[in-house]
Amino acid sequence: MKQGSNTWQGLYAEVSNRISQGIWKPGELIPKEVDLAAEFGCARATVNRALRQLAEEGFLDRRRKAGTRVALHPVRKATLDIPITRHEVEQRGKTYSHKVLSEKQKRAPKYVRDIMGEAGGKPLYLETLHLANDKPFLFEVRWVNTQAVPAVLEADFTDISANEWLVENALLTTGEITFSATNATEIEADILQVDIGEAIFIIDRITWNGSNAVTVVRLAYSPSFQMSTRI
Amino acid sequence: MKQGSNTWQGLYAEVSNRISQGIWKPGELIPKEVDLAAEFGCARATVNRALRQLAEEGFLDRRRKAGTRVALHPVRKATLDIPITRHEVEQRGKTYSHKVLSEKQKRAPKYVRDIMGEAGGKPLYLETLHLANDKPFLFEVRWVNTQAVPAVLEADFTDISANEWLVENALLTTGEITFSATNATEIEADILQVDIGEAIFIIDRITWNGSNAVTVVRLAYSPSFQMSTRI
DNA sequence: AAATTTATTATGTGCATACATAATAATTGT
DNA sequence: ACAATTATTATGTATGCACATAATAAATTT
Repeated sequence: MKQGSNTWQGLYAEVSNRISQGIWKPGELIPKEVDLAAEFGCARATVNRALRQLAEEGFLDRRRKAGTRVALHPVRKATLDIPITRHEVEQRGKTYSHKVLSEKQKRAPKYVRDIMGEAGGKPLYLETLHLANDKPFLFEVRWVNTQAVPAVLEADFTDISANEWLVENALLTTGEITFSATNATEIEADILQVDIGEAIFIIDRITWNGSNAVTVVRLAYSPSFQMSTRI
Repeated sequence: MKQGSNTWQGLYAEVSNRISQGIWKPGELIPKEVDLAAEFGCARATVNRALRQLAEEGFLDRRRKAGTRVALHPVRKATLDIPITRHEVEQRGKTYSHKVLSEKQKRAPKYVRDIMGEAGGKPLYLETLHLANDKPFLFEVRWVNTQAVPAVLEADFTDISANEWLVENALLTTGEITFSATNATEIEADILQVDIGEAIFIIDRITWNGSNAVTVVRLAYSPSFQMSTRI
């Protein structure tokens, strides 16, 4: 990759520098694509590629006719990878295992019905404990829409966790993730083997396939868990 | 946007559908760009644009010569917006204000020196309480490298918080963010007006400009805080 | 058989050109 | 003056072509 010359990466780097060195200041209008193309001796398409990338990452604001300017309030975008739990554990160099604590088809509580709709019928309720080196790592409480994924009723989650099974079989598309902190309830404390009241990192997740809510899940991480990313 | 026909968005949608409907299954090789271009009656560049986007979002795995296949373990990528705190509060429809609780230049503790290096000299230490509708929202503890950002010593943070000032004046570039949960210490409980031990959502953030650590900050959110995103 | 070299191939990128689109500026009509 | 219409303009996207690059497969040598 010869990013020194007139590649889009080269231009990307150059523009980044001009921003980070304050040559182009927040809010300032930068030259238009045609001019930059002339300055760098490349095609406008190449300039476009570089500037589009920077805009996507929140460093530039671009608007037709109005031109391109350095973002005034660069909304930092943190991209978090949400891997399947087994990978998450293995990536930390630990041995993964899991135990199904509960698995039954039953009527969902209201907050789940509100999401899945009554049509969801009797969803599958699953409690899974994920372990890292045989120590509790994550307690997962999950509801699966049996209407949307009938095959889930035949599945066996002793070898492959529901988490992993769904990723591979349910053709997930969109979703909503919420991060929060909560104090461990008595049940959670018991399962995760921590004291009642300890601060627990929570991820709530709803996954949709088209307009069907496929699964609603709540992940309670063992204390000391942290989620990291570079921006 | 006529995405019905041969635009890259149209192709993007079509490929998305084929994946989400299971026509193309996880791990499966999809037709090569030239063939898709022929099928959809568009240029290869257009196909490339669509597939690149899908790959960026984790739905496809692409490798030269090997071709393009549906991601086996679609690493879901959640993109979190990290706005400045004032916007975060205002977006929730509340009135923002802040109070500087402490501001002095002093020797940093080891964990901060390890990040900034001894060269950082005496950094500026700042404690700020951010309020939403006059109620504690976020307690911010910040170290600013005065070597990297000398102007910070002249700044007045009564009107504009350090958070906001730095975004606009320090030309931030890269950073590292860590999310975790912790029990409120006595000090935090006192400042956030919550009970000791309540679960608190924590964001630790280190920001670099080139190879200089500009600022190290710890954000302790008021309980009930949650961070949400769509994927 | 194993290791090295060479061909092949699908994606990655660049270029010149053309037209589309959205936002602004200028013009016109009332 | 004000509203509605009509240019103008910078970015957005599509096309056809060419060549670069990385990964694989095939051929060759040791």
